[in-house]
Amino acid sequence: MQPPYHRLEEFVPLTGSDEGLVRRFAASSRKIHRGHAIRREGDHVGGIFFLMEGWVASSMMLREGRRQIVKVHLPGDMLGMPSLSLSRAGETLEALTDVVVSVIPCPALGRMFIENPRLAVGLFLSTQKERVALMQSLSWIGAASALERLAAFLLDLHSRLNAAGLTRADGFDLPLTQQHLADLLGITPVHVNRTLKRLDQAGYVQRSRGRIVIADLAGLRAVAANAPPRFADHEAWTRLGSPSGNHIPDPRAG
Amino acid sequence: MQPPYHRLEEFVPLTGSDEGLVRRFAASSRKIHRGHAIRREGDHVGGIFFLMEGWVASSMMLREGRRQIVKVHLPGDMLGMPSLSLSRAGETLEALTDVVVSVIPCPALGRMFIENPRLAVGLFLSTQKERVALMQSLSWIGAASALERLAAFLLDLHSRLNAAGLTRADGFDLPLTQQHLADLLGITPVHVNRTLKRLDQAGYVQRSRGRIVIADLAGLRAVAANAPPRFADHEAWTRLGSPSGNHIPDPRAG
DNA sequence: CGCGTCTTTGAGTCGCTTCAATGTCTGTGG
DNA sequence: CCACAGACATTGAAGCGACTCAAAGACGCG
Repeated sequence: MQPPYHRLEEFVPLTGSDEGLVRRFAASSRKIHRGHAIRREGDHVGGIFFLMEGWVASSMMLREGRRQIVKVHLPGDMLGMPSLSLSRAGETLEALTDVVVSVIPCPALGRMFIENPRLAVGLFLSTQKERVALMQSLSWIGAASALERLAAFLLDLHSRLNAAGLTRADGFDLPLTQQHLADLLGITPVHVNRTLKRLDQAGYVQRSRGRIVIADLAGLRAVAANAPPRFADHEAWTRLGSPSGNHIPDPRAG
Repeated sequence: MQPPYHRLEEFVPLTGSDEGLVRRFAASSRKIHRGHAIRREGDHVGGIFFLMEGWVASSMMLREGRRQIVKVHLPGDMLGMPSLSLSRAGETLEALTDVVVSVIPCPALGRMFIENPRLAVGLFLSTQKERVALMQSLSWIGAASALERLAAFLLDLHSRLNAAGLTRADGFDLPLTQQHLADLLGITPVHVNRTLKRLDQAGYVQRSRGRIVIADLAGLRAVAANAPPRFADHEAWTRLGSPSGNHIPDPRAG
């Protein structure tokens, strides 16, 4: 199966040699079973992870029991990057399904900044996009009701799954328990259940054993009532002066 | 006055020529008066800003009226970076006091990735640190009470002001209205007031016309009950293989 | 079939919101 | 020097959304 590179080239065009570089990391891939941790808060930071298959939740613990899921990662995402700025990992990466990740060690990252500025810029912009996503989450959780948050999450998930080519018939399998959703949305599991029920009974979604079907996309958007940000794609890269990197010509120029 | 470079060299040692580069941007500085916007949601993204003096709030609008303040910036911070990944600015940058910012245009950023990988790595790690801060905020707002959030914010502010050398006698001027605090913490202005009153009457802080004094640091920490993350400083840089950039020797090696 | 995990539902409570009014400060002009 | 306006802070009372506690139902797995 073709590894999910759509996130890598969303801001920067990939050359053949770029792909070769990335493919080398894919060789060092690790499998982790559902429910297990890829890395825990406080663990040593040896690198970052590229998610090849499966879903991952990255979360932070608060006092006793309370935890906040910060992001649900899909195939193609880079995991554990924020912890690069910490002396010990600040987030727990939990496999929500069986997953395959490839490891990118720290020194390889450092080398990339010198040898391949193009990819470095891509990674940099990708991180900024993640920051925007975090700011969005913060806004929802800070200023929206439980119904709005849940609707917004389902919509976000749906669009990201589409981008990765992982939806079938406007529906998708949701491998999160209601406890997970609660930790993600900042509400209790009980209230997740009631809120899901409301969305279901109002005809916006249909649920059947872990599978979600968006029955009324426009209606759901009206509930969430937030315009998703428009990303810049390669436009951002050209805005930065298209730093081509190690003298490889821009493949888009020809 | 010495420009606040402490955030620039927190992860990467600055060489003399680095400082020269940065100082050139300082020349193109702009003054903005309190209450005015540096950049609005939807504006053209021409670059990023380096905050020389004053406080800035970056916020996102939700539906009519509701807004979420995502971060309060202090001197030394870089502003508006997330919007690099968007075709139009996704955040509003509002001056909370009279401020001075210098502009770093997009092409200059792109050039830096080629000509000065060292600074690029520093900026990259700095962005990861901001991401961790965002994840922290998300956790507080999602899983903590109003009292805990407020305590955590005041503590965070206090420690960042200390790092910038901007506190006097364990106190600081807080140029935020209670409306600002409300938009930041995700509660109503009315409840901000009641919560501040509780912190005051319990002896944790003292308030007097916009000035905050931390009266009981340990007590306030116990209320917030969150361990701040330990950042990696130059450790992260060495972990990445210390990419020195354009053949300038590592000043820390000698 | 039986066990554990997850989901669903009900009833009572609490934190925060909403609405509304009063109090306080600051700057401005007469 | 005082009167006034506007913005901000403070306080009260009532209501609602989400929480807590608790129990029963459904599913998946050995």
